[in-house]
Amino acid sequence: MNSTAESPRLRLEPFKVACSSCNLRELCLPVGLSRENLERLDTLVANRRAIARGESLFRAGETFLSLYAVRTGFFKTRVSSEDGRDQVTGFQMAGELLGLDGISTDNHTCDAVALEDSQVCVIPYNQLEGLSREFTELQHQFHKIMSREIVRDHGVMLLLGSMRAEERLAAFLLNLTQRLQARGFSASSLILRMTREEIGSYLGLKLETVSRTFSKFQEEGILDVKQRQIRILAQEKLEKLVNGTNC
Amino acid sequence: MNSTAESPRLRLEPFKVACSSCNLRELCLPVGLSRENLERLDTLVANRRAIARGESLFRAGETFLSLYAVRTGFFKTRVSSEDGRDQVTGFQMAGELLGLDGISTDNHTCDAVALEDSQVCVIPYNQLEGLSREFTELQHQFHKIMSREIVRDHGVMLLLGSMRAEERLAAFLLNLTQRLQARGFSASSLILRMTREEIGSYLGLKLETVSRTFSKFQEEGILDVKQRQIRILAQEKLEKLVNGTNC
DNA sequence: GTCGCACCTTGACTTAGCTCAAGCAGCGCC
DNA sequence: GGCGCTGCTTGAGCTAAGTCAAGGTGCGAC
Repeated sequence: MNSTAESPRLRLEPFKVACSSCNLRELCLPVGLSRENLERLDTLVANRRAIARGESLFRAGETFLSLYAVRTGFFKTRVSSEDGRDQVTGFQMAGELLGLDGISTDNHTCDAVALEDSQVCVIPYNQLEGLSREFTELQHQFHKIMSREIVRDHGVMLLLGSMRAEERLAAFLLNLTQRLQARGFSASSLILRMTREEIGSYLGLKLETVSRTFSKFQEEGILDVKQRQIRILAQEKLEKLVNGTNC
Repeated sequence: MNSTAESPRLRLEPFKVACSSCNLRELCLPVGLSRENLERLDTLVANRRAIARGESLFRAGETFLSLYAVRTGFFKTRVSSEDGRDQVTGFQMAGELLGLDGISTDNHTCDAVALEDSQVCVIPYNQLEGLSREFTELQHQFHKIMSREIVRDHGVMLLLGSMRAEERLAAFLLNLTQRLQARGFSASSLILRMTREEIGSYLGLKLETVSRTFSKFQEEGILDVKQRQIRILAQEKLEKLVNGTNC
């Protein structure tokens, strides 16, 4: 959990990292890169940064210089409207990229906040552009990652635009477990890193509705909910909720 | 309106186009390109395709090969869930790119449907990758366009997740007029290209709610609504609706 | 240990937007 | 010129989710 407590060095000076020896390389930017090109990527992605729980990695309005790959930990991204309403736009875990929104205007347009003590790899954007002009696989993988974010966003729009509360929460849980499973975690048991309010913001619901829906799932034997510890008892029922024409 | 009726040739064989002489070049992919590089882009973007109103340019599941730039006309993009619910994810007008979602899996993930008779420029994706490895400005502009789409999607999430019906419709109208204005059209008068149902799908509302909200705006003297012809009488009130903490 | 705080749950009531239904408007077509 | 169709408007009643409020739970700090 609290990795900075175990290695306080992290806070003081960033240390060297290498994509080529990273166990996330099959999920992250380096997908599809040859051994040789991986080593060239190492020269670019040379620093890590530690972000304590509750701190932000970047904020809307700041100058955009780098992308960040989550190494360990968990983030949320959040956009705000002029009048202070805000909307959680995503939750990012190990191997996922942060900061793509900044390319459009050379300024970040959202806040990225660590939900637990976390580390990110710093990817200087202009260097990434340079290197991806040199080898196709990196360029292609980078484009895929951006495109995947667009596809994900469209999925969230579908959820926000047309699903009921139960369907939204079911979709959210299935999405989380699927991503956790891809990282070697259990498909049926998870610890939520975010509050009910943050889940609600992401799903377009109030925290009370999120809480009630968790309780309902528990009553129906779909979940075992103990605060943020969730066990999925009937995955098929969640899937049916998301797919089925149950109106 | 009906350009294919005026030039039936369009349907039969695509004809040559040139970015370098296109009046949309300051809004579209070529932004920032030098004269010389513009001419190289011409060799890539060599075909147009005409799409009749109601027809689709591509559909979810089809193999992704090209991006498309809207030359004339108007499109909607739409994602569908397994159970047939669908969600309009955007409306695209001249100079805007279609198909970015396809890069992630080499398959299109949404449908793009023409809302009026339209023409698009075909941009073969692998050639675009090739050319953008050769010149920085093209690469950079392409990345900006993808990033802008992500930022736009986040804005729609904010709208869907936290705004009331009136605020959603106000934001929608302001966004449309802003984009039309950038293309030389009036900022206060527009003809909607989509039905109430399509607007509703985009905004996460039912068509009746969209209709009622139009009527309400008319009663309040904010709009003059005659079917799809809209005149904005009090832009500042729309802006206030979108920004103001009016809860 | 217990105090304080942030987070979560649950109940009672309200409401924005949905559903269902009826009728109207515009327009292409024979 | 009337027919049929698609899209739009409006009304009446319903309901999912929001609001407000009260209490419970777990955990870190002193």
